[in-house]
This record gives sequence, structure tokens and C-alpha cells, in this order.
Amino acid sequence: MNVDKIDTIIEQWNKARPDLDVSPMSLVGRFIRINQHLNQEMAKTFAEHGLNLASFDVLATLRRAGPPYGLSPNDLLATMMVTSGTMTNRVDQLAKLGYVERKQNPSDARSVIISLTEQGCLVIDAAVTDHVATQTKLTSRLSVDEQQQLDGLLRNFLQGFED
Amino acid sequence: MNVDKIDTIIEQWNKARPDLDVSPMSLVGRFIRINQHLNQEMAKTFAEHGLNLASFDVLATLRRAGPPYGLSPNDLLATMMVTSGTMTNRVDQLAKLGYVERKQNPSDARSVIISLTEQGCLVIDAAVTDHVATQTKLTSRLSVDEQQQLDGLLRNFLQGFED
DNA sequence: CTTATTTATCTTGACGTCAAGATAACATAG
DNA sequence: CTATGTTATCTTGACGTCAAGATAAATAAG
Repeated sequence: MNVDKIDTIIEQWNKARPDLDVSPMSLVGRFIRINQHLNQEMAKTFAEHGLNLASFDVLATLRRAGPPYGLSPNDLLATMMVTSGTMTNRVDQLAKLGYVERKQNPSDARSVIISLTEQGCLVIDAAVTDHVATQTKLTSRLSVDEQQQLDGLLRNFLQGFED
Repeated sequence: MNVDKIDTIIEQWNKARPDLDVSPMSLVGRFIRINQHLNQEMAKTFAEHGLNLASFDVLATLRRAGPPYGLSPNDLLATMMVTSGTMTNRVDQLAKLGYVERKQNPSDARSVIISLTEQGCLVIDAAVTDHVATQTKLTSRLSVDEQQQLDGLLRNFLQGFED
């Protein structure tokens, strides 16, 4: 029957708190746990390029936005689930490394344009190539059929949060 | 066709880097994003009891272990994916709040027993009741049928990481 | 105009985490 | 015994994040 750690946890709760129906913990618990594994594996790939999830995310967002590779901190915030202070810090770190530059926005002096440097573009292009390979490896634990089923379910689930 | 943010990201990559097959990003991207939403929602419940994911996790692990509600830091490490330094800090914080106590292990002077206090037990019992309600609410975005399908797929997926 | 409100970004201080190493107790081989 | 290695926990310093608030520019209302 293939009992895993989550099954054990649920069984423990059923004994300790028989008044509760902890069955949703099965789904949520595996979700969180898989996510931790995914992040750990992906972090290894990022580290090979001197990046982490945070810096990769910013560079990747700029890169896939296409030429002229410039977005405001607010634009970047919109796609990542972080606060403005976090964004300031991320940009600071990447600027120190010479991967992005802060430029004035000519049409709004409050705003700033975060722009990918040539070096930043090289780094993210190499990193994303490896990153996709890692993701392919991770998802290939499931058959193509399972992947499609899972992706469909995840799409439904996610839609509930982002409507 | 219900295009979501992940679809947009994939389309951007296909234009920016047509040499890459970024299709696995669909699954992994939704995974990470759903996980962020789940954590944010659950964090609200924890906060209502003066806890966060970290402190809840420790108290819950002690509680579901059953009487006498005592485990070593190492035991706790085994179930959570964190380092020993993190565990020390978590126990410190909970001890300050009076929810756990450090006791000597009579059979091994290197080891310590982290023990749930009466107050800690009350807090975690109340918190876990609400927590399960939150999880039930979150998962009910999917039909019972979808939940079962999803749980089966997640079990397979997770098994690949923890074999 | 001028005042009030909103918007965009940055600053500060606190927190949780990790990696690497320190410390002390136990285990084992000779 | 004693030397060596292992185990369990804690310490330190750095980092990424957030919440709350500060700053400054743009916009709207009177």
C-alpha cells in the first residue's frame, strides 16, 4: 500500500486527536513536501551560476520580457509574490554583481527602470538553459500521461487562488 | 481556454528563447505558486494563535507523537527539512514562550528531550483544530474526485524524492 | 494655485534560515 | 585505558524576507 511519511503523520493525528478529520492534510502535506524537494534541487542549479531563487527570478523576468530588457520594480513585483522592500534588496544585490542597472524613467521621476546588463543577459541565458534541464529531470519522475493529468488539476487548483 | 500567469510566462520564454523546450515549467511553476498561496493562507491561521509555520510544526510534531510529548531535537529534525541550527532556534523561541521545556535525557548526556508544556499543549490543540479547518477550506476548491486524483499523483511524485 | 490623495520606491528593524564550525559526550579499536 | 572517530546539540555570521513607515513625485479636487 506504499505508506509514506505523510500517511504516518495522518495516522498519528488520528490517534492523538480522533475528533478531527485530518484527511485534507494528505494533499496539502504532500504539496508542501514536494515543493521543498523541488526548490532544493533547483537551488543547486542556480548556485552553479552564482544565483539563488531570488536573483534568478528577477533576471529571468527581465530576460523573458524581451528587448530592451527593462522593467520597473513595480512590474517585477506584479509577477513575484514578494514585498517592495524585498524587491529593493534583490535589485541592490544584482546591481552589485553588475547584472542589472537602475535607469531613470524619463516619463515618471518616481519610477525606475531595472535594466539587464550584457553580462546579466549572458548569466541568465546560461542559467535558464540548465534550469529547464533540471525541471525536465524533476518532472520526468512522472509519466507523460501523469504529467498532463497533474498539470490539468494544478491549473484548476491555482485558478481558485488567482481569479 | 483559460490562460493563466504561468501560460503567459511560458509564451514569453517561447518567444525569447525558442531554442528551449520550457514545457516542464508549466507543472513546476504552478506547483510553486500554489504552494505560496497555501502557505500564506495557513500562516494567517497560525498567526491567530501567536504561531508561525516553524513553531506550529514543532508543537504539532510533539503533540501527535503522543504522551509523554517529548522528542529530541534530532527526532524533530528527522521529520522537518531543516538544519540543526534552525531547530535550536525554534526550540529557543518556543521555550521563551513557555510552550516547551528542555529536559535532560537520563540515558545520553549529549541528548536533550524537548517536552511540551501544559500550556503548549493547549495552544497546539486549539491551533491544529483551526488549521485543519483552513486546510479543508483550501482543498475544497477541488471536487472530491479531483482531490483523490491529485492526491494519488502527488503520492507518486513524492515517492520519487523520498525513496 | 494649493491642498489632499495616491503611487512608486526605498529604509529600518526584526525574524527565520542556513552553512560551517565549536563543544562535549559517547563508542570502539587497539 | 587511551586514542580515534562519531554523534547530538549549540554558536556564529551572513542572507533573504517582511511589515511598517519614510520620502518624494504625480494626480485630483476645490
